[in-house]
Amino acid sequence: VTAPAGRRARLTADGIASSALRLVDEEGLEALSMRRLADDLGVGTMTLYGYFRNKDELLDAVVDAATQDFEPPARRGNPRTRLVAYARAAREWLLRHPALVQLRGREPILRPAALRITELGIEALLDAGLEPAEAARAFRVLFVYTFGAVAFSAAEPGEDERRAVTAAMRALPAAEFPALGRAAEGAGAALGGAEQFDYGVGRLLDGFGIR
Amino acid sequence: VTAPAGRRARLTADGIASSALRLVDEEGLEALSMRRLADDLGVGTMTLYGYFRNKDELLDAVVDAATQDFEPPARRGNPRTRLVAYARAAREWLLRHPALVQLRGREPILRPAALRITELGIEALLDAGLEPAEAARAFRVLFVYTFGAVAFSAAEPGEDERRAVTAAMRALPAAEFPALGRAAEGAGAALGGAEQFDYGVGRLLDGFGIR
DNA sequence: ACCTGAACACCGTTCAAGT
DNA sequence: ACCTGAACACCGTTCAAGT
Repeated sequence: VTAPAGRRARLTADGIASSALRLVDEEGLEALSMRRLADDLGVGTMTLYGYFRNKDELLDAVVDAATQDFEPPARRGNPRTRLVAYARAAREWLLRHPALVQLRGREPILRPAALRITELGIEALLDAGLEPAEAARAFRVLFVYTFGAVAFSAAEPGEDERRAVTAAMRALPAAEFPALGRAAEGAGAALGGAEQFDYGVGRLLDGFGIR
Repeated sequence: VTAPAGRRARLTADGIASSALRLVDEEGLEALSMRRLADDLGVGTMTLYGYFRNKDELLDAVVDAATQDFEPPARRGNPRTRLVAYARAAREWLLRHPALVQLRGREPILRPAALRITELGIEALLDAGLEPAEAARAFRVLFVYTFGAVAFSAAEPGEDERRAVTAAMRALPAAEFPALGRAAEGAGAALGGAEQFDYGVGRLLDGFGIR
């Protein structure tokens, strides 16, 4: 990854990709257009097409650039501790690059940097004593849960937001929504955040029989 | 929901929304533009703005229309059986309307039709003996897992695709990827589909202590 | 009241042309 | 070799105007 230091530095595919990643991290995936990115780089729009066949190919390179940024947890402690650390590291990585969860969905997981992340997870599951076939299944469940948590939950909901959800559920007609009424108190806490994520990881590891 | 029967039927917000839902189900979310939808309805683009303030408001109505289509499972059997049926029903509902998982993410769950679906899930978790606070947490985990599975897994991967993944992982250098090599066989099966989804639901229910 | 064309500020990408 | 403006076929939305 070369730094695009000077304003008129020679362009490279990697440099363009990391500029695109920065744009996407700061302003969201929808802010990234070929025209906007070229403008930011001080270059004509069509120049980018000398480095990437089209926008999809640029997005692949953005995914690759973001994947470099995964921080593998220490390979210390018992397997359960390692798996919890691994899941947290994956969540934090995705929170740093939320566009990743929007760009995955079609993409498979077969790019080299991603495979190294997968290797770490499966390794920990095998060390925990799972049979290889079950380790594969368990890994995929953890993967889906982690991506889902980032895509469909608030990263760290504020107190106000939690209280608003609890209040809204308490205000529901009790005849029609008895269960929601009883769970209103807990719904605020369950909204999102690291604690709720850890709860899910814990229940999954329990379910896998990993103590 | 009124049927937009004749080609020149009087427009209604509901009718427009269900036309938009049909378009999105058949051709994907990216096929839905105000211009294309208006064309399909045989009407000027700007006519739509008489029914919806903007595209976001139309998308809200599309979500509402799709939400009507959830098929609640029978309230029969023991709580575990009911929860499995509930999770499967939710997955199948999302598979019928994949745009829902793309449109969720920002939206909260506080619309009336969605609340009725949530009520059913929390009810089953309370019936299974969970404390209200844990039922709220468990529900959110199931929600995240189900949405994640539809968003980040193939609905029903073909034999070819499964075999290709197994082959790709077996071909990896064993020195660098020992765990992936051992799990290659299982990775094909874990790719996606109903069975893999059920495996995850089962482990979660085990983790919740629901037998 | 209900509908709409023109216009504006955007897209991704092809093509032919510049240095 | 490397870069690019013009053009084409699209967007969402504002505005002023039609019936």
